[in-house]
Amino acid sequence: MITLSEENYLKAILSINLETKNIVSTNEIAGVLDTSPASVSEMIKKLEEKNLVDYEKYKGVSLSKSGEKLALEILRKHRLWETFLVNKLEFSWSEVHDVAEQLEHVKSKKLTNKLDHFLNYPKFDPHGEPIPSKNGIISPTKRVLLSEVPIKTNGIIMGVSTDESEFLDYLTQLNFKIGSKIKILDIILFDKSMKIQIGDKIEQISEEVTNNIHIKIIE
Amino acid sequence: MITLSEENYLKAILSINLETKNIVSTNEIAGVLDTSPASVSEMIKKLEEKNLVDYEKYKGVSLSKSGEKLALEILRKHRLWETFLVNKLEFSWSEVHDVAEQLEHVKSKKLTNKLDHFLNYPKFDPHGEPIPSKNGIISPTKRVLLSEVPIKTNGIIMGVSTDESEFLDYLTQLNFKIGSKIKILDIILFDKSMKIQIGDKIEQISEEVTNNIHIKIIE
DNA sequence: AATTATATTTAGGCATCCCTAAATAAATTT
DNA sequence: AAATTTATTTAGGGATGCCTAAATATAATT
Repeated sequence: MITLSEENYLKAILSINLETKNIVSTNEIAGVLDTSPASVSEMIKKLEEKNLVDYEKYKGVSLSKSGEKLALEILRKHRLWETFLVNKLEFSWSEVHDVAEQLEHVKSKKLTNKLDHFLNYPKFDPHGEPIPSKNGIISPTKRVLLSEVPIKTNGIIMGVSTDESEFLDYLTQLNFKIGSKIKILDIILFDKSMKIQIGDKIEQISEEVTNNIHIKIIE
Repeated sequence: MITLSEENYLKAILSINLETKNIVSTNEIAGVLDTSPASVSEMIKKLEEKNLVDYEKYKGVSLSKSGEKLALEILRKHRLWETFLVNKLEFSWSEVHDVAEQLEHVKSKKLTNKLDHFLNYPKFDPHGEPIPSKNGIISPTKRVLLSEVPIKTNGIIMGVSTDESEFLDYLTQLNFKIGSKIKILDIILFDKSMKIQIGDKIEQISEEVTNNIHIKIIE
């Protein structure tokens, strides 16, 4: 049986993996989990005994096959719960993390898969992060800032980089949602504001806004 | 902060309270939690220090005001989650308990209340047990076995006392659900089988069945 | 009332997961 | 390359929550 603490270590290693490289240092893990490097050393040894990580003293840690599988399951649950909280319970984006952090540790494959079905098999969570599939496949989306793409780009809104409520309210007003398809019709050279097609509407938005919206380029 | 173990102890005491009397013995708690009486003694002392229980050595334990409040919150969460699993995720009655046992420990008042709203403020869980309100009020429903009520009784199906899948399947076939309104039209003296009106239909069911269905008498 | 049986508590130990301080290895400067 | 700084591990200890065995209190029997 895997403990709650062990799950958090695996998750931490995976998240460092996804951000940067494959081999992770004790210090980095301690940083993510807000614990001491000594505690990390200790725990890593336990995880190695359980064959969840590969480890060489003083060299660093990486997830084993089965460790990665477990970590992806936890990440999957986290992101499915976040989606549930936002889409079904009407939580706002900024409120969901702490609750999802608890829900992700509930152990029941059936629950995870039924939740996935109930949510209609979402590919992305409310922050635009990809949700690992049942088989642990995670689509490595290349997200870019809306402000960085050229004219005529087609894209899907994937997330935002601020939780300021004025900003989120403005997006709601514009009907900009995760998954919304948009097209850049024009970019004004003077102030880098953009003319965006969303649904049937055309909106003009400033660089301050485009700077905080992440999109996935399609086609 | 209250730990997971402490929550389970409070819940166990409450559940014994609801079944029987107010003062609970160490042995009973050990029985419910499947742990040793020695461990219970130890834990009770911790709970007393936190003013969650009243306790006199060798005499027994009872919940304090704040202990009862907490226990009711946990019970509320447990039953709301069970309702969610059955009504929204299409779990069957017999599958929900273990999962709800985990979900009940997720700490977020907002989550509990939003879930309550999402489920449309249910009064009873899928087993027909009352769900404590936000303020900790739990309606003490007097449930009786269907087999024990007289002819012409009107009632609402509140739950069952077995999880055998053949039985549950049969109920599904009869369209007997939690909350279904039924009327006892006739009782056959010979074998105590009953003629029951449910919706527009009339069904004949044996004593083996009526013995496992709990109803709330109405009117 | 004295004995026996049962319930409860105390004592001593174990596993988990955290900590700080000290020791050691690796990386960086000089 | 030697010295210094930084990263990592080991050592020793604390809190939680469990255990078994022994001691003690309460309840039941005779």
